[in-house]
Amino acid sequence: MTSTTDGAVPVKRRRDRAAREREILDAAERIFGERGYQGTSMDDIAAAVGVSKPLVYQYYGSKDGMFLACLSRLRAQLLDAVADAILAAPDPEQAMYAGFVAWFTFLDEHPRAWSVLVDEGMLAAGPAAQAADEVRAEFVELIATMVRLNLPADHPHDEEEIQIVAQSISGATERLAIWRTRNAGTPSPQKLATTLQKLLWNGLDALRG
Amino acid sequence: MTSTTDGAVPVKRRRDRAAREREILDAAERIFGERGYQGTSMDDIAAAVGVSKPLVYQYYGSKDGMFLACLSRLRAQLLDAVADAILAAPDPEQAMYAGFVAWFTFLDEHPRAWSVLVDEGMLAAGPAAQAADEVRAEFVELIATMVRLNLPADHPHDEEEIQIVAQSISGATERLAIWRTRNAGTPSPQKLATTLQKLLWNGLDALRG
DNA sequence: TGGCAGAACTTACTCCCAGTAAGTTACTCG
DNA sequence: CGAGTAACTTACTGGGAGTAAGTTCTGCCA
Repeated sequence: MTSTTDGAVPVKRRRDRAAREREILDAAERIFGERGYQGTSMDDIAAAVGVSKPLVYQYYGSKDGMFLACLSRLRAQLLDAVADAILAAPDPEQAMYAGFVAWFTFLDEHPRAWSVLVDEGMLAAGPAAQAADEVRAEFVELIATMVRLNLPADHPHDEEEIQIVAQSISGATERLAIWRTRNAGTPSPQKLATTLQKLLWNGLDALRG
Repeated sequence: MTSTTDGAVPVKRRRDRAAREREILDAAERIFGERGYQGTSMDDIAAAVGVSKPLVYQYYGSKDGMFLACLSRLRAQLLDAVADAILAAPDPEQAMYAGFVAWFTFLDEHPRAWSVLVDEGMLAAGPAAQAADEVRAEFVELIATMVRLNLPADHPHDEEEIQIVAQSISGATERLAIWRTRNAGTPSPQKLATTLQKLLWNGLDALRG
């Protein structure tokens, strides 16, 4: 079927692996975001790209693997947004506030992203659970770093305590993000950030004792 | 095959609805706890009770419904444990500490329960999501009540702020519970409670301003 | 130019599991 | 006893995850 004169292409062409992987990942992110984890089938994703299911399996291994790849990329973007906001702030107190605002704003502006993050709990079981934890761990580490910055340098840190605090803050912000989207008249990112700030700032003081 | 002299019974007998429902619920709770949501099939549950699958569907409607019923009962037990601890405490500060300790201790002592609670995120989609939120809402309300007790009675409460704080605390404790079980050498309930106490107590002060 | 190695891709399945239609058996009350 | 109803079953459908085995394209070297 190699047409001689017809410039009108053989529409579907083979592409190299990296390009296909990206194409599949983009489609998966969109569809997971629209229909959720349960509502999305691997056939849907394959069809959206115009490719067969086994190819998707070849590249991403399993449905969990596919989802995890989306999650991982979205988390990285979210982490960047928050880290940028923190780094741009003039002092730790404002950095904390800016970080919270960036978090909630990002989720506002990327509704598909939150949808995927909300479904993160879907990976509660299996080996994917551990992988999902590792993806989240970067965030917890960022928070832990922020916390350490607020402790006097000479004071011996209680690492365990710092981990507890970081996990708590991470859990609190995730729950707020979910709560927010499930209720109509929810507070603005600024209001949420202000409240968290008030709640936590003094509390962090107490840890220095 | 109705044997004449054999006292060895027709082992399986019909039971009235309430009894069967309880029996099924108990089995479901156990199996969900052992294998997780994904790893459990409705046939497994039916087989464990020695009953056919449609009966389970007749009583609980769907797999989500079945899971939700387990979740709901476990949450109620957890809520009781925490509420009891809070009520037994002599003052708000100790009540808060006692509540945290009770939370983590309960999850320690009921490994099946945590397993189900961890999988709560599984219900991220569908109508079950809202039902799951409602189950959790009782907890958030308990926390909100605790928070209000710490605000001066004459001061006009910012209800929105209270909700934010309550959601945060609920999210933090859930995340800590999950984190705890996924890591070997985790802190004791007392250590966790102490840290949360230090972190939040001063913060709640700040809300009074 | 031919032909070959390997990568990209497909067809055509299997198996498992949620959910259901339609019927059967046991209990209860007149 | 018989009629009505509640408890329960058999036997199925449909859909989606995952796979075995093959087919076609493409770049490369003689």
